[in-house]
Amino acid sequence: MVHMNNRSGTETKKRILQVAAEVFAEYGYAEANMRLISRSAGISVGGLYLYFKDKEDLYLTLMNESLDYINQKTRDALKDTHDPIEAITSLITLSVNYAKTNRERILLQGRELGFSFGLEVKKKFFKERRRLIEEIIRDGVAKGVFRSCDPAEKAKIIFSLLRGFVVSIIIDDEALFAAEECLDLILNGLLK
Amino acid sequence: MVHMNNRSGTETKKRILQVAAEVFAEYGYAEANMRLISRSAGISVGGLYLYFKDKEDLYLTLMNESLDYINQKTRDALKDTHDPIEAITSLITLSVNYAKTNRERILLQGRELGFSFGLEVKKKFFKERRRLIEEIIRDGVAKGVFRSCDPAEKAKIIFSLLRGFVVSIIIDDEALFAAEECLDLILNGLLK
DNA sequence: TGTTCATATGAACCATTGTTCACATGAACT
DNA sequence: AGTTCATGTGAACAATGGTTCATATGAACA
Repeated sequence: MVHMNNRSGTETKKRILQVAAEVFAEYGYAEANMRLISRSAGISVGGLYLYFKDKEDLYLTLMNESLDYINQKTRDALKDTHDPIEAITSLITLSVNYAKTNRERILLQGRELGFSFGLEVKKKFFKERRRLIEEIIRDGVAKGVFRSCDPAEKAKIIFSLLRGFVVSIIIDDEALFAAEECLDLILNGLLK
Repeated sequence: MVHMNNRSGTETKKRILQVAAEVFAEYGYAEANMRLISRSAGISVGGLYLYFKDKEDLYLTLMNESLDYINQKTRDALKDTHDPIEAITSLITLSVNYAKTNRERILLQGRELGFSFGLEVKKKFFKERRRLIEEIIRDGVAKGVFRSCDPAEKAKIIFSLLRGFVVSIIIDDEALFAAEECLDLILNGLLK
């Protein structure tokens, strides 16, 4: 069942990416092996290397794809939002919902934490998300909606909260919380 | 048997554990190999297997040791604290400081997230920590210090916050926050 | 029809690694 | 002295896995 033209090539590449995402998500990078990926994609091992330089290349392609996707979604969600409360609500809700409904993508980038390669790309992504939160808080303070505070520091905390949520998706469902409860805590605090 | 080299034996075991903690922390479980551990401990590969059944046994011994240690520290810190604000302050401060000053131990248990073995032990540990936070909040609500809320849900959120902090220790120093700022957010929220 | 080349194959290569085992050592005890 | 046994050695085994390469196929085109 082999077609030998360009069309077939890109189709195959897509199939490989799709299957690889599943395998990496289930086994993690180290445990995933090229034979399994090739078999699942209905291609030979050697065939993989026609489309990707090596295992690392395959993984990084997937990860960049994921990060781009969520960046785009976030931009869309916050596009016309100028109210700080609404903005922070959108961001938290979007993040929580994305993580819940895209477990595979989350596993892909979060399964192994201490990766050497790919870490820089991820870090840049994280930094951008912190900056986004910081802007919202800074705006809220400027508009007199939020208390006066250090936006950068508070942004790190809210970012950590979402980071923790993502980890819970990976290893510990029981610790997952609802977006509304989270917003209530962030906005109002525990005190009476 | 009270035979001679008993002394030497326990010393060696201690040395192996110490070195293994470093190696696992640096390379993660999958990437760490028994030859490196043995070499660093100044013992032969075969020697390792006199003290530990296998690689997994060695790793689990270390992890249990770590979890026991932090459990003990937490109990000590909260022993005579009956004021909810003081309690939550102690817990957050302790968690943040422990993570900062025991990076190696954090790496040990957090480097690879999706482990099959060891996951149950960790989950039990996490559950206990959530329960601890929940109790503090419940107490705070009962005493009229905290607003009326769902303590279990709010506990998950604070737990996630600390979980995120731990991840930042592992991969992303820039996202680390100060305990006081964190407490300020948890207690007072962002709103004016 | 014959040539070309993108696409595809999978056995083989090579390095790595957890684990075992036959064997060594030396202190304690008889 | 000799025996015992905890402690220690490292070559060898077996399994795994990333990568390469000689080889094949067939669609497109001359």
